[in-house]
Amino acid sequence: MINKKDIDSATSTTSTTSQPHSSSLASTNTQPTLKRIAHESGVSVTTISRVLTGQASRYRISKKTETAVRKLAKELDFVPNQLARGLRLKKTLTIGLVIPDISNPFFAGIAQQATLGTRKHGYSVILCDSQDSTELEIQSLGLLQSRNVEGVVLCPVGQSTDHLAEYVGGRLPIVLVDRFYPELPLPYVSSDNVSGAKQATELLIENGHRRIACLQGLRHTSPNEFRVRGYKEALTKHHIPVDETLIVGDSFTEQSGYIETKLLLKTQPDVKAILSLCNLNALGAIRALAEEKRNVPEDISIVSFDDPPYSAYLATPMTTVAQSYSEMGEVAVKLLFDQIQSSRGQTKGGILLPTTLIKRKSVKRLESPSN
Amino acid sequence: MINKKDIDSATSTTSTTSQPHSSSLASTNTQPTLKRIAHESGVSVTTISRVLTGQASRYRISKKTETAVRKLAKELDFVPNQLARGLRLKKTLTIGLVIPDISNPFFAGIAQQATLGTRKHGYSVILCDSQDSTELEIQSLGLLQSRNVEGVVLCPVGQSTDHLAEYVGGRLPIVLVDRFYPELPLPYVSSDNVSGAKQATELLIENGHRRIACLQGLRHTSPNEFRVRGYKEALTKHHIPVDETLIVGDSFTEQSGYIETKLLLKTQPDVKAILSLCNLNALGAIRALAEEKRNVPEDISIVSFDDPPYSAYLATPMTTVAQSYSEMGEVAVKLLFDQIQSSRGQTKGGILLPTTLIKRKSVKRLESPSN
DNA sequence: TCTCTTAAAACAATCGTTTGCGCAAAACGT
DNA sequence: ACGTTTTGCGCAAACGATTGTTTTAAGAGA
Repeated sequence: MINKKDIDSATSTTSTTSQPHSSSLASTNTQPTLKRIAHESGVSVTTISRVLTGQASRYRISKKTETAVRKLAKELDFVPNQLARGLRLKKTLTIGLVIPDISNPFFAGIAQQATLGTRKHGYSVILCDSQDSTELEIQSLGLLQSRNVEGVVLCPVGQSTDHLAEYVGGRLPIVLVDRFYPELPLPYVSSDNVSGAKQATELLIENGHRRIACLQGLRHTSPNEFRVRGYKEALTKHHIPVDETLIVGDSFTEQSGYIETKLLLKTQPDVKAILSLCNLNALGAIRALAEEKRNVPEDISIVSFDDPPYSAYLATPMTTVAQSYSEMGEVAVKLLFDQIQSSRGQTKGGILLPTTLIKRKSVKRLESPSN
Repeated sequence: MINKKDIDSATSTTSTTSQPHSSSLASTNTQPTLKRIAHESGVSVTTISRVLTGQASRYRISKKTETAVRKLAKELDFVPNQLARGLRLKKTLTIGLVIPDISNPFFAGIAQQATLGTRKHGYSVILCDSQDSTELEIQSLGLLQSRNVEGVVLCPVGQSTDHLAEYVGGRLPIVLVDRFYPELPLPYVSSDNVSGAKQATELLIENGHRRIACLQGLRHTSPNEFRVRGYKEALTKHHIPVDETLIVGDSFTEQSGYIETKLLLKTQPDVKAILSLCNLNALGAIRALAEEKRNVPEDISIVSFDDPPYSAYLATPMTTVAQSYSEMGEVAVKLLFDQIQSSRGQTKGGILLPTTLIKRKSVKRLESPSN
């Protein structure tokens, strides 16, 4: 074997002197390892590990050894290799975050809070952008598992649920954000979309509107379905018949908002109010209205979901239903760590965050109710 | 030892039948490992590894064994443990991404492209939000190293460079995005800020403006300094004296834009044009102008840096200097992988992406040049 | 002086992969 | 029938950290 004894005595004497061999150390290019510190200090890898993980007293390491090891570790800028650690401990201190589109301010906000919250727990996050593709979402989930993440925060693309069923058992802790599946018992955090939409609709009704169009987004996703439900509930509550031809659109995009609004203006000229279920739809609607020379709110009133930072600066400051995406990210992380830490089964339920109606200038009071 | 022979014959016979032992397998809760597959199939861990890494022919594994192993691996949904792999190979297929504020659409766009580009190389990204804090940035960099990332894309907070100096050698490949330090020889990708600002300023000049205020952002960061330089160059080129009292502001925030504009309107009533060096500043300026009942562009013209998606929908569609943040993210990743793959030293230079001036309606042509 | 306790630290196995080397059996040549 | 090559695959040592179990040395007691 190696003449460990030699190294041992040689280094232990020099290490007690105040002359650090930093010159020779600094030259080595790789990250220092326990083994390296062991060589330098003359004690075993085991001891180093125990000192550096705070188990010195539990294993009766002498004060002298402890301080010596600590000092050397600091000198060498030792940082434990998380790969090796994770392998041994089966704890990677990492979670996954899967987002349909990180460039969307709504999701970016969630991502930010999730990142920050995660760091507080000493964890890191691996980010995956699923590009609104279920296939990429599946791929991402697999990738995250191969990297041994301890949990994942997922904003699912939304329309297929099959690939998610396997996580119900709790094999890998997972929490859904924004979009979820009522029939799938996975924990989730979302906004109270029905209440939000209902409030927004009622605001329009209270201002004398009765012919209210609904510009919807991607169907069969929970946010869309619940918002439509809230819209209908408000109408029904105020004894206004639901007219299905006023519920149009099929995508959370600017383009969809534009096209549907154009069409609406032609086919339903008596519509004096629009409830937009997404900020991008609203942007499209604004473009269409401008083209058709309709003023907001004089000619037509709008209320939109989501409250992006520029809402107040639009041609007509927009009345919106704000979702607290920062809270959403925060709560999601909290829920996830509840699961990770108390490894007893998955939380079944979901959490619905309240929305807040922000009144600006895009709603006009109708003196004599139309229709 | 274990009676491997027994297992061997037992499993190899059943595995050739069409009856998969999936029932007993599916019940095990943990990820399958090479060892497990080895037990099930009766061949050694070594062989499995070789088959699954595509080295079958190189090591003369028989076709029969190969297909059997492949089949079993698929049945068990085997995914190699990236931790173990990374440890052994010293390749983690991971890069770090450090961003000052992921909720800022500009950075979110960069992050998206970086994520997507990275995935194309089969890599994942660990995301860190530095919250515009140098301390968090340092912490993040350390964390990423302990996780053995192979490189990092960094949007530095920007004002201190000391902690970055150690990366110059190329110990850990790194590329700077957006903000960089001319004196620090680290590769970077940024916009051609001086040219962009110059163009924008010249547009104003060509429209007859001579008293042009400059709403700047965080000083001593490269984007800000270069934009101011571009502004001055344009002025000088057209023989307009630079008036330092027209260069105001100190932060890339909405609030700064608001306050400085308010002040400006009071102290410099003859200013008829504003060059805003950041979209948030512009938003603040708009708010201030609205409060003071100044119309854009009738009373005052604005050109802003950055082209967020809503630019066209503002009260007055904004003329902007667009930076291609998607390209920025893309190029950054490309540069990083150049370094990672060809492990010969760091690229020294930087890349400046062209900006494009998008003309909308926020600039008014002055018939008789003021002043 | 010799045994027994206890303090202090080292051994060695382990986590899941990869890989240089080596070894058996089969195929081949004579 | 007996070397020799080829084929097919396994052994064991890494990678860097953690931890149950041992070992060593020193001090206490008789």
